[in-house]
Amino acid sequence: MSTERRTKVLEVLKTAEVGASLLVKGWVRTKRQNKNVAFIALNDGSTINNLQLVADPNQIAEELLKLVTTGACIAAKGDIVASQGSGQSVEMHVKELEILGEADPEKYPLQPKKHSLEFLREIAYLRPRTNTFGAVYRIRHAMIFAVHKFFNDKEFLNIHTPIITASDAEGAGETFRVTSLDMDNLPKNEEGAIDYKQDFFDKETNLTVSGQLEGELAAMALGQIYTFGPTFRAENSNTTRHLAEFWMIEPEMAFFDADDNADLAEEMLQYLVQYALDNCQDDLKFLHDREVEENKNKKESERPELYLIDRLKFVVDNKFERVTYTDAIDILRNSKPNKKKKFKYLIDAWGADLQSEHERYLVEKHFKKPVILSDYPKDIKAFYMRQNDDGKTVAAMDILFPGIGEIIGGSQREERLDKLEQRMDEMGVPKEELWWYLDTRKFGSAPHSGYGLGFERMILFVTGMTNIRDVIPFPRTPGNAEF
RNA sequence: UCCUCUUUAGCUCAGCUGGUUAGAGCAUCUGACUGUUAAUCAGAGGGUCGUUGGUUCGAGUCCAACAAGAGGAGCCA
Repeated sequence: MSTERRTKVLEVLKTAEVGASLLVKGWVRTKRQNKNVAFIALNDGSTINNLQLVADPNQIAEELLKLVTTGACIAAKGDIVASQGSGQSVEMHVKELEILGEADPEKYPLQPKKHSLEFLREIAYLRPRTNTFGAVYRIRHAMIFAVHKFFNDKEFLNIHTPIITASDAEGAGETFRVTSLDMDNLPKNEEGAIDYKQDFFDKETNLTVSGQLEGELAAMALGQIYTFGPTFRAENSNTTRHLAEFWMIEPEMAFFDADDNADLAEEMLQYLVQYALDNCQDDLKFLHDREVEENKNKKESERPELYLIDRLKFVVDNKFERVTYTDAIDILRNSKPNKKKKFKYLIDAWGADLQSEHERYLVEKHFKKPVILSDYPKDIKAFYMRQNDDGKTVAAMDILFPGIGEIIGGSQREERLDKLEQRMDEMGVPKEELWWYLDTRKFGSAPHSGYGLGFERMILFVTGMTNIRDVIPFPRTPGNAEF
């Protein structure tokens, strides 16, 4: 039986005709049994919905049914019939049953009951078998696909930028070292320092913290490109929105100015959310209902104003608020929490970096919608951002989402060689190491822009999950690289 | 890295000001039940109270260190 063609549960529930004889395979969620009938809820990951198998204990051997326990993998052959029960429209009357993999109910960690997300994190190798994580991973896949579709439809080229890089000058945080040297017996040079000339690449290398600089090179030839790859930051960050290994989408467009850049970013975010609404209805409904349930016992003031699906609809239906850093400072300075000294960091002067409490105020209290903040002071932003004519600000852009904070960071890039070199000197960025980057400003330089979208932060928003470790299958955080 | 909180059964938790046999719900197992929906009902098993050290006649309970986890901050996507 196990070699015959199986029908996926999704297909059975969507299209199977009553009367069809089919083979299904999957994992047992629950079994309810009495003398006359056994009900098995079967899930195979193709959908969040289970197929109900109905087995007659007089027809199926008792020792077989005994092994049908939560977590076991089984194959079942039978007829599709209209269900007598009310929880489902069709079910399968089992004629043949095969146990593919047993699961000792005394030891199997996943029980047919609610588990905390913290506990499931400890058994991340089994959590895809839960409704919540199944839904999250199916949505995650849909978003990966939608990212490629969005850019492909716009004739962007996907570029694979290197994962191992030699430049440490991107200024995007601490890096993980890549080496093939024997760590217990490091070669030394005449000065007594480690001799990287003997390392695999003849120099110090590390895992990429961003594909942007290489992406710019590609955009300076191909026009419109995007990267979608893993990114590594060795920061000791312990928060609900940081990972040491995460995925980032970085489009880079020749001839785009800062406004074009913001337009594209907004269009992309709305496209992705709309794609989820159109294609992940069952999973979103489950996560939506889960959120409603979770908030049932909370005080009204602590409940979200909108639940998941309504939040998603709100984002596609409303233009993002666009505001400059300078205007944002004015809003914050005159805000209630600032006047009443409720902010931990009070806003008094132009030039201060915005803390997350300020970003949250702007997004969640003042505008109550996604906000595109632009034109930050040059001193708090990266060297490659284009200097504005005022001499104080750069054409930077951050997109802030409710509940998440910064989801996108981007800018128009400095395409003028003299201005770029001047900023590198001022900020202590080694020009020698980035000679190739500077060369693009010598040979056919062009105005261009780009941004980076933190993929997992996007998934946080689309799924309504609140901890970034729950939207990537195997999270990498300080002190944690299990599985 | 800093601040706060948490750690008691497989899971989620209760255990008041230290006092002798450590509790509940769910899960598991056994039994009952002619179609269930995280089924229901009855019963049973299950714990060196995170680790180490200290205070005390006596520590799950108080103190210290360490560890793990969570939330917030910083760094950012």
